[in-house]
Amino acid sequence: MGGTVRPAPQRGWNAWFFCIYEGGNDMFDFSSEEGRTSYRHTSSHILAQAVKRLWPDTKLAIGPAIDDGFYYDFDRDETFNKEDLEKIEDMMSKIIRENLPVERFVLPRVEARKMMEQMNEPYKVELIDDLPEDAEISFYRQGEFTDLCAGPHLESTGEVKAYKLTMVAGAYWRGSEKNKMLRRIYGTSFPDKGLLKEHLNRIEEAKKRDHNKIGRELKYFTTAECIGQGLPIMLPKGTRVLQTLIRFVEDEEIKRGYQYTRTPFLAKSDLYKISGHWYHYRDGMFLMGDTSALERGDPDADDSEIYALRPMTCPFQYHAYLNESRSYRDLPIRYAETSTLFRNESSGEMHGLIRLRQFTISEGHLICTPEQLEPEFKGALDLATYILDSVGLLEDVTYRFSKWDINNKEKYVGTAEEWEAVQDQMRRILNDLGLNYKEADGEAAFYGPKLDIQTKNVWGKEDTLVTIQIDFQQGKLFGMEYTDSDGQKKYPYIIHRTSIGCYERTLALLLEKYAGALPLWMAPEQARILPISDKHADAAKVIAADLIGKGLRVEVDLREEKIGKKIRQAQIEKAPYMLVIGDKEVEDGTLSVRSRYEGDLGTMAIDAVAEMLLREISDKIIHHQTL
RNA sequence: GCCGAUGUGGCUCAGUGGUAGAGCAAUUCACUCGUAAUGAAUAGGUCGUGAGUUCGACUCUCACCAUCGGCUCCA
Repeated sequence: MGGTVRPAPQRGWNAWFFCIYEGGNDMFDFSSEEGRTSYRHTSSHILAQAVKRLWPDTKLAIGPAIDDGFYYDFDRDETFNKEDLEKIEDMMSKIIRENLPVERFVLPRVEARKMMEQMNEPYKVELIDDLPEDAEISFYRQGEFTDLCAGPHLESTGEVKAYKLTMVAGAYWRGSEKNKMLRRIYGTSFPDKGLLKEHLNRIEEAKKRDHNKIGRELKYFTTAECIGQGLPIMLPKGTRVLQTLIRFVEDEEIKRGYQYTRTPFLAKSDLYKISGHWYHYRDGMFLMGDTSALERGDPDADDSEIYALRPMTCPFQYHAYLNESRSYRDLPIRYAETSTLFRNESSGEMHGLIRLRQFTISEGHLICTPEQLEPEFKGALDLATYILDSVGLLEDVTYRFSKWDINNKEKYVGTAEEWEAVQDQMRRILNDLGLNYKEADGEAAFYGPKLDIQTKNVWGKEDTLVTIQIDFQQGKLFGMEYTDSDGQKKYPYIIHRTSIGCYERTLALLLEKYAGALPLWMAPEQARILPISDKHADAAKVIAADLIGKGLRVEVDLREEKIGKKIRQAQIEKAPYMLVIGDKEVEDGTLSVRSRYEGDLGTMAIDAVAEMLLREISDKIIHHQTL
């Protein structure tokens, strides 16, 4: 650290520390990516050191820094329970108090391997064996603990000021379910206790917005054990929102030149054999009929009478195209469908309304010539952007360019040349759009690369909201020719796309974003009329009928309760507007208006109330709502 | 599917090897009420399901189902 002057210590995000990495030391603060990574990386080494001190037989796997903290994977027969975590935390505190200096050193491959063998760390040996020829093999040592690690790290264990182990989970070695399941301990760390506490509080607050909790409490949906996992019952409130969203999306798509289809929910295996689903996606499908031969793996079995519920709409809509001979003059054809899909997800994967076995997607396929590919792709993205902006989710999304995995060719249809060519083409389009995206290998669909619009739920877990995919395979597989201007038969490109994604998932994310208080235009109940006493019930019913006639979603609270109680309940149930009616209002033909955001707005004429609400709805005004 | 946690009336939660309570909600009665909870009474649970251990299980064991978190997978 030759001659670097150490500034005065700072606290919080500006806390600085030196980090040791390849090539020397440098100073970073916690607000920098490098600073945070070093901080959490050293935290994970302290965790591993503590575990090794407590249970020396435990084998080490990997322990990186992640977005909000760090984890370390261990191979150990017993699970880590609550008491174990407490013991580990105590030992970590001790290691921090020991203020052990961290030291980096490099070994030639043979010696590195020998050292890890001597330390009886088979996972580390495997990691070394898989490092590229020319890689520098570095280790970090703190006290008696040495770990194979690329770094960077803090200068000393004493730099870690505040940390917390948050949970234990199973995780496959190297992320493959074919490998042994290891035991992963997650934690997080910060330069002071205040920041840690703030972070933990933020997580607690976020969980209060969990759609799975709020959506059930507010009666959007429910589930029943005897129906099954991933099969929610949408209650009237949830259904009203879905209906609102579906109408909005369908109307917008029709404006943009889409034609709607209604295709079957199931088909014979023959169809899926052509599309490739039978070979690339069968595990994800619900099959019907005699599947016993299939299960035995009998290659000569007759599976022509096996039906399957559709996991995707594509091959069905292709048959709409195939209904007549097509010319280049017909293209582009834009098919859309509000499509129910069925996927046999593994039992551990279902989550609220976010991962389901039956769901509804704003499906669509754009069938076009090579020249039309770019404008159609851009049009699809523009539509999705418009829709997501309208519901308020656009500000939360990131873009992912999902490519195939060249090392896993058997998962995909088509040749390497075709994949590389179409991916290059897609990259050009994305760059041309100036989209800020990150590339992801191995995330493509089996038939082509995708642009995924990603968002995060309250647990911080990323999910795909919308996807736009280029397919250069299925046109050919299905014989979807068109006659070009030169009289030649050609195969079209197909863009698979959604505009709002899966309606149930979008609803889930909306509930979380707005903590259950949806913007007026989407709210299942837009106003609740609250009579002061039952003397005003009849007038309330007449007004409700009037407002409902004007297109508003209105309910009346006719219970014999005090107005304070009715208001409290309407607030809790997230009614956007409360319309109080008593003697005064009946006499004047007015309503006393209360907004759940702004409180009492005073008395207004009934028509003025309707007009105000209708304007807020047509403008799709979004209130940013806290809990 | 794998690892771990959880499962008590509609909801939130107490509880103990000797066949269960509270608050909210519901129902009834009284009050006819002016911007976040009126009072009283009543009713409601084979303690997720099924086996097993036990004289006896909601409580112990096992299996299954569902919910939650993570892994894998994915819209």
